[in-house]
Amino acid sequence: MARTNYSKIYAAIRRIPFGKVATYGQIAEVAGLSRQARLVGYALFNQKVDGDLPWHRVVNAQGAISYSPARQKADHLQRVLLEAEGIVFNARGRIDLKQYRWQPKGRQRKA
DNA sequence: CCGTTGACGGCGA
DNA sequence: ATCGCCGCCAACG
Repeated sequence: MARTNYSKIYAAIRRIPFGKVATYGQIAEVAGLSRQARLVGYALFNQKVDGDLPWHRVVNAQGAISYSPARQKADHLQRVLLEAEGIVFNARGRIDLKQYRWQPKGRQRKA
């Protein structure tokens, strides 16, 4: 067990349903890392074995894609993948979290 | 072992 | 609403 909590992070990301997105803070919260959204990003940076890992469904709290020098060109790829799931981007490159944000169990906001 | 950086978030001005 | 600073933990040099 003394493994990193990254396993939980990956597990949380895998829980994101199709056509929905989650913020780093959300993933961190679900993974039990409440305020450590940075760890989530770092975990994804370590992420080499994707496949079942929908990393593209992870965006920042602003509803926008987090750019990084480590990804440079892959940033656009994320947008493409999200659009392929039916998610629409604004002119600002942001999405409507109210509509696409994934709500973990117990997190459902009242209708 | 110490200092700095980093796929972020929240609060203040 | 935008810009900037601090904080949290882990990894890197």
